[in-house]
Amino acid sequence: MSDYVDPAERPLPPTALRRLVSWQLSQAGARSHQLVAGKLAAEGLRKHHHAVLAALLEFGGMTQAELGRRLGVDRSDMVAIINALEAEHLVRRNPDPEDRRRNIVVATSETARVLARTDVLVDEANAELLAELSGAEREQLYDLLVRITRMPAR
Amino acid sequence: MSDYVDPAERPLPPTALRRLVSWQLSQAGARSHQLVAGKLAAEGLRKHHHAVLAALLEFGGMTQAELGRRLGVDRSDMVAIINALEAEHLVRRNPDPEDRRRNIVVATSETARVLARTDVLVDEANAELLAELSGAEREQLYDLLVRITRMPAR
DNA sequence: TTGATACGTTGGCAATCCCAACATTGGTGC
DNA sequence: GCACCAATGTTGGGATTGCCAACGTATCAA
Repeated sequence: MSDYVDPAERPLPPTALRRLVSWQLSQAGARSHQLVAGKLAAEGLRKHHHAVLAALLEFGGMTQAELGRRLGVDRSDMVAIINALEAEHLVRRNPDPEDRRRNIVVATSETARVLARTDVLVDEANAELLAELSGAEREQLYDLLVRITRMPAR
Repeated sequence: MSDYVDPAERPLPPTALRRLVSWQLSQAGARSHQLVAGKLAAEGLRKHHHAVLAALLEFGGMTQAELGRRLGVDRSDMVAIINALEAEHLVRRNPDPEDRRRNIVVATSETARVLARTDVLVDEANAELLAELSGAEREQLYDLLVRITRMPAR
C-alpha cells in the first residue's frame, strides 16, 4: 500500500476485483486494522496485547499455550507478547505448581485499569469504522461475518 | 497465528473480542486471504499479481505508478511485482514515447489465458468462503463491506 | 522404562506495508 | 532561456506479521 492518494480522487480498481467479496473484505480489514492499531498506539499497545488482557480478565489466568489457542496466536509469538506486557507490569508469569513446564499468565493490579481504557479505544475505532451503518446494519454485518469465521455468535 | 487446532474443539476467544466487528473482520479477512492465496499458489501467483493482470486486461496498459494507485500498492513494491510477471512473460514494460520517465506495462499474448484461469481460482475461493451464505446474504454482505471501504458498488 | 506429547523459548524465513532517497525527466513559473 | 517543483522507476531498508523447525524440560500413557 501507500503513496497516499486522496480517496475521493483515487482511480478505481478494476471491476473484476471490486466485485469480489474477498477483495472488499481485504480492504475493509485493512481499514479496520489501521483504525484499531492507531487507537491502541495511544496506550503503546497492539492488537494482540489488548487481546491477551481481555482474555485474562474474562477467563482468569491461563498458560501461554492456552492463550495462544484462544486468540489464534502461535505459541512462539506469544512469548514476545507476554514479555512486553510483563515489562509494563500488565501481566505476571506464575509457575504452575502442578506442571513445571507451564507458566500461568495472570493479571496484575494495573491490568483492569489499562484494559478499561483500551476497550474504550477499540470501541471508538469500531464506531468510526461503522459510522456509515445504522444499528441494524451493524448487526447484519456482524451476523454475516460470524458465519464466515464460523464462531458462535455473541 | 497457527499451532493448528481443529476449529471444532478450539477454545473460544473472549466475548470482549468476539463481539467486535473489527475482530470478526480480521478473522474473516485472514480466512479469505488464506483461501485466495492458497488457490492462486497453484498458478505460482499471489494476490497482487492477479490484481495487476486484471487491471491491465480491464483498462489496457498503464504506467507502474498508475497501477499502484489503482490497486492501492506502493510504487516501490510494484517494481518487484512487475519484475516477477515480466519474468513469466505475463506483462511487458514498454517505454512511454511521450514521457521517458514512464514505463507502460502491457499485457502479452499469454496474459488473457492465465487470467482466465486465475479468475476461476479466485471465484472458487470466494465460493468456499461464502459457502454458508445464500445469494441474498452474499449481496447483503457485499453491500455492507462496500460502505466500509467507501468504494462505489459494482 | 520407553515413547509420545506438551510446554516455553529461540531463531529464522517469507510476506506485507511503509518510508526515504536518488537520478532522470517533465512541467511551470519567471 | 533558467529556476524550481513534481512525478517516475528504482533501490534499500525498517517494522510487523504469520508460520515453521528445533531444542531442553517436563508430563503422561503404554
